[in-house]
Order: sequence, then structure tokens, then C-alpha cells
Amino acid sequence: MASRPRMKDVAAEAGVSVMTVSRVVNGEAGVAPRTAARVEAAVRKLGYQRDDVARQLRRTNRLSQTVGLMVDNVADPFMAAVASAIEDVAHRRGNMVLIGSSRADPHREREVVAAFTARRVDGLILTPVAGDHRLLRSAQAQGTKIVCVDRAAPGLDVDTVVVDNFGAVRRAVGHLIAHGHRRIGYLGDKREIWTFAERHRGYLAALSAAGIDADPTLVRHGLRSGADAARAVTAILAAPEPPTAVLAGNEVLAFGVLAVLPATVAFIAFDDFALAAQLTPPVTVIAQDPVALATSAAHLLFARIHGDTSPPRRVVMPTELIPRGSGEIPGPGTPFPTHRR
Amino acid sequence: MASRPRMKDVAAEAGVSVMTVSRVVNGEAGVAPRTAARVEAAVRKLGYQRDDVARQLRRTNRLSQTVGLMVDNVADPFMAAVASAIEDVAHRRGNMVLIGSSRADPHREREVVAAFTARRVDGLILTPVAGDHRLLRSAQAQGTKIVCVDRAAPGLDVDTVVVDNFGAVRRAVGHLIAHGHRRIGYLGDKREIWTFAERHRGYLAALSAAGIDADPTLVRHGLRSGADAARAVTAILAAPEPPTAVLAGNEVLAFGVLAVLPATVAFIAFDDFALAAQLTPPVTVIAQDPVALATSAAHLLFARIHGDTSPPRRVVMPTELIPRGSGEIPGPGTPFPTHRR
DNA sequence: CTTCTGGTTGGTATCGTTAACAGCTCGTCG
DNA sequence: CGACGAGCTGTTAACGATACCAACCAGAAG
Repeated sequence: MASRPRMKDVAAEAGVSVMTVSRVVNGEAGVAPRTAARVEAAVRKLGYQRDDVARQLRRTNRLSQTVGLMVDNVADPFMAAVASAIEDVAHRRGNMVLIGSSRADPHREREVVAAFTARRVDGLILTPVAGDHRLLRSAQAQGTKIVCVDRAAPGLDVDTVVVDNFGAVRRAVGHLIAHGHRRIGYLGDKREIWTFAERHRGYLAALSAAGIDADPTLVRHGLRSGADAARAVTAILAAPEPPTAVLAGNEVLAFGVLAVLPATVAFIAFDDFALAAQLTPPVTVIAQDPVALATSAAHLLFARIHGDTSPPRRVVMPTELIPRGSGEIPGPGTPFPTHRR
Repeated sequence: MASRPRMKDVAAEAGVSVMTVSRVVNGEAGVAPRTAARVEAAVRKLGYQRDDVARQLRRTNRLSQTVGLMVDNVADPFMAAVASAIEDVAHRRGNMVLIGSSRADPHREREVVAAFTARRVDGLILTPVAGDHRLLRSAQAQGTKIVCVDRAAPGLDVDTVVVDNFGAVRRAVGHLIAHGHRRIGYLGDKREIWTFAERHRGYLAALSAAGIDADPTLVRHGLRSGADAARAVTAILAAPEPPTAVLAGNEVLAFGVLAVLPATVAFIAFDDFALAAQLTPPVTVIAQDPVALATSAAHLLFARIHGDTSPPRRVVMPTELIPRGSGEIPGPGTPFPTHRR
């Protein structure tokens, strides 16, 4: 197994110094065309490839051209779309993406962030779990740029790209109330996650605005999978006073709910998904654009890496309530169907 | 903005040499407890974190504890599941994952692989696009371990974890033929991709085994999105002699097809997906297990990184044809419905 | 003929860490 | 009481590249 050639091997082969090889390899000016050609021939002959590890160590700015992306779980379609969009922007800018999953576990989140900074990434894009931001603050103080996407990190002074989760859910639950529902179930992921805290707040605000007492037995937090959501909604529906409408806090939970929910119960899901319009009834959703969210976050991050020192921004992207049918199933509060079924 | 503390800063703070700091930071034996405690206090006080870039450069084995994962497109749910499973195994083994997308573009594939090897990753997990494996062979010769997952790389001598795409599609198309279909559409991604070449071969083999002449107008290659698939199937159905059954080569294409396919046309999709059982009719699928595939690939890779030099293996994981209804819609060849509808 | 300029090229130190080895301080044993 | 080994700590030289500066060589200018 041939070992990797070094610059000095290329230099020997081409009969020049390593400095000249360095200049040619990095496309710097000031090398005679004949010399450069000889070096290039040697590079090809030996299959030389610059060692970016050594390079990063020596360079003045120490840029690694690598950013870290910590998501909750890449298998989640929303996060997958985010990851894909970020990789795309990074690729266009000649950067690579290190990926890590927190699985909503603060301990694992710390491990992942520490591993990122130990590798001296230029920046971090995070969907943070709640909690202790000491590590992030220290990374930030040492020059690592940070952007939060989809979830804010209260108490941390960083660029953040999110949607108005509170407002979107308040409107969606208001929509259900307008269709005659008074007992509405809420299914969400961990309440410590900013996004779900906001969505739950929106749910409560809509009920309160309509003068409906919130019934805590209709609410389930901490659901991490479709199976969790299916169990939760089954349990809620089996109760003496079951809800007539249900809101699922994200796409993954919606999949679980849809496997068990009777078609008579109204339903709205946060996040649009591929087959929403093909189901019976078609599923009303709160749509957001993960690609736009992620692209915006990536652009913010690269701006910071390249020296933008303006105050942290919070970008709020729009959501859209798409009525398709499931969210317009009338509730007991309206004796007659509304104008739209 | 405080700059990052070095080992020498910690050494000065603790009143010891950098070697002692190195030993403490790496948990090596042979440091007096009192000294270690002083160093640890200094580490905490300064917020020191080891620089893995410098460390990797100096260490004898040069392991970066980083592997590169090149998928076609992380936004694809199948690839997202693969990425998630690989990240999970890597995390358990104290490794990180660099991610890159080829988007089925051989040029971009080369760029991504080159960026991985320039960063001196310990290993690569690839879903390769067709073609030229010179770069991969050279990376391999220089000690980078390589494993292919979901797609084989003919001509490259590496561990490979795949399913029997040929056999699975042959059985699925045979299933459609057994239900009376003779005109069956095939929708696939680029034929240069090994997996789709195999699936298409399986399609042709099933037709041929039943003595049916393959009609090339029923076949579409190179479909990269649900929208592509929707257009393709619409066109095929508008032809004078439309198919009575359709096979979609993967999940993403299935989503597109299902948005436009009349419920009278039989349908089978490669890959199981979340709402397949909730559609009308429920969708018959060829299920495979992306998590098992990826986990197996990751284990193979880490075994290689840790010195396994046995001959390259090819692991073939099972698929399962799950009849749910859409694939059992009878065709014109059976005047009476089969025993199952 | 000397000096200067601009275009090339090379030498040396260094990035932050670890490998290898050297040296110091004890306590202990012959 | 001197030597020895165990335990601990420090010194030096890399790893593979780039930053910085010095040196060289034409040809042009004085």
C-alpha cells in the first residue's frame, strides 16, 4: 500500500522547492509557466493531493472550510430537507458539512458540539435542545460562528431563522374552533424544545381567545415518533370525553396519527408532506419551507464567517395554512356544516 | 474576542510542561493525581479544548475519527434514513460524519470525494454514481477504507451492502403479471446508477419470463423527482395503449406517481413509506430496511478502519413484497378477480 | 559598468500537538 | 550507605503545510 505523497515528494520529482509546489497547488501567481507545468506533471504522476489538515493548522486564518450541522434527527423528513439545503449552499461555497444528531438529548448535544469545535469548524448550524448554553457561548467567544435554525436558543445571542410557530398554531387551532370544535387534542415533541413550547403556547392562546378551558388530558408532550403519536392519540380518543379535532406538532407525529385516527375526527398537521392531498380526507396542514429556512440560515452563517459583525438577526419565515379537508370537518359546535367541507 | 487557549497556556497556568498537559488531556497514566488536578483546574479555568486538527497531524496513525458519507441526496427519505443510521453508529464509536451529496452527478461526486480525502477521513461510505473509479482506487491505495451502500460500484474492489434489486423487481413485476397485467410501466432514476440498472433488468427479466414483449414506450429512465415521475406517468397513460400497471423505482418517484395515477391502474413501489397503508387503495411495496443496510455498512467500514484486511465482502440484505391492494388490482389478462383484491 | 527593478525561486520558522527519550526525585534494598 | 528502579516530569524533534523574507537572475536605466 503506497503511502500518501507529500509536497516534498512532488518537489523532488519536479526538481523545485516545496514552496514552489505549494504555490502551484494553491494556484498562486508568480510561478513561471514552465515550472508550474513541471510541478503539475509531478502532482499527476504521484497522485498528490494537498493535506488540508496540515494546511489548516498552518494558515493564518485557520479556516477549515467546514461547518458543523447539528440536527435533532436526520431521518426526520423536515431535518433531512434542512440538511440537504445546507449541504447545497456549503458545497457551492467550497465547504463541507459535518453532521451530528442530538436526538433531543442535551448530553448528546454537548458531545456533538464539542466534537465539532475540537475539529475547529468555522461555524455551527444548530437545532438546539433546551438548556445550558455555556459550551456554545464559549465556542462563540473563541470565534466559532453560530446560527440556529428551526429552533431558537433563548439566552444565546445568535442569528436565528425560524417560523412564527406560536402564531401559526394559534391560527390553525382557531380554524378548528371556527369549524365548531371545542375539544381539541394537541400532540407535540418535548416541551423543552423551543419550537414545541411555542406551538403549545399557540394552542393554548387560541383556546383561551375562544373562551375554552384547556383540558390537560387532551395534551401530550414528549412524543418522539409516529408510534408514540399513534399510542397517544389512541389513548386520548378512548377517554370518556374524546376530542373532536387533533393537531399534530410535526410531520412524523402526523404519520402516526393518520394510521389510527378515525376519518370523523378533524385533523391538522404542522408541516406539509408528500401525500397529504392523496389521503381520505386530504390533510389540512401548516406548511413551512424547510429549504428556504435552511438556505437562509446557511447564508447568514457564511456571512458571519466572512466577517459580518452586525448584531444578530432573527429571521422569521412565513407559514401557510393549507385547508385540504381534514381540518374542515365540522365539530359539534356548528350544527350545520360550514361553507366548505 | 478571546482567542483559543493552547496547551502551552494551560501549562503556564498550571505551572507544568505542555507534555504533562497533553497527558492529562488525553487521560494517559503516569501523572501524579495532584498534578493532574492542577492541570484539570487550569483546563476548566481557561476553557481549553484540545485541537484535533493539530493532534491528527502529529499522531502516528493519523486517524481523524471522521468518516465521509456521500449520498445521492440527503433529502430523499431513503438516504436520510441511511445517513441517520450511519451517524448513529459513528457517534457510538466516537466518530463524526462528513456529508456530501453527489446529486447523481459524476463531476460533483469527484469533487466531494476529493474534498473528503483532502481532509484525510479514515473511511468513506458511498452511494456511487456510475463511472470512473480512478479517484476512489487511488484513495483506497493510500489507505482510505471504502464501503458502498445501496449501490454497488462494479470494477471497484470494496465492501458492498445492497439488496437484490434485480430479484425483488422481477418478483414484483411477476406479481403484476400473475394478476393479469401485460402492459406494465417502469419508472426509474438514471440507468447509469447500478441500483436502477438492476431494477430495470429485473423488470425486463420478468416480462421475458412471461413471454411478454417489452414495450420501450412504457419505460422511463432518469427521473429525479416526484414531479418528473408524475409527468412521465401522465404521458405514458395518455398514449394509445396505456399500461394497466406501473412500477415506481423508488419512494420519491412513487409520491409523484400517486398524485396523478387513477385508482384503476395497478401500482407497486420500490421502498416502503409512511402512509402506504393509509392510501386508497393501500399501496403494495417492495420493502427494504435502510437502517439495517446502513448499519451493516458502517460496521464493515469501522472493522476495516480497525485493521480488518479480509477480502471485500458483498452483503445482500432481504427485501419483502408487501401486498396491500394497489399491486393486486386485476389486469385484463384475468377475467375474474384473483383470490385477493 | 553599476544599480535597480520586477519576476521567480528558495530557506527558515512556525502552526498546536504528540513520540521518543532523557532526567529528576524518591524510597528501598543489598 | 550507595545503587537501582519506579514514578513522574520535561526537552527536543517532528507531522505537512504556509508566511515571511532573502536571494537570485534578467534586462533596463543611469
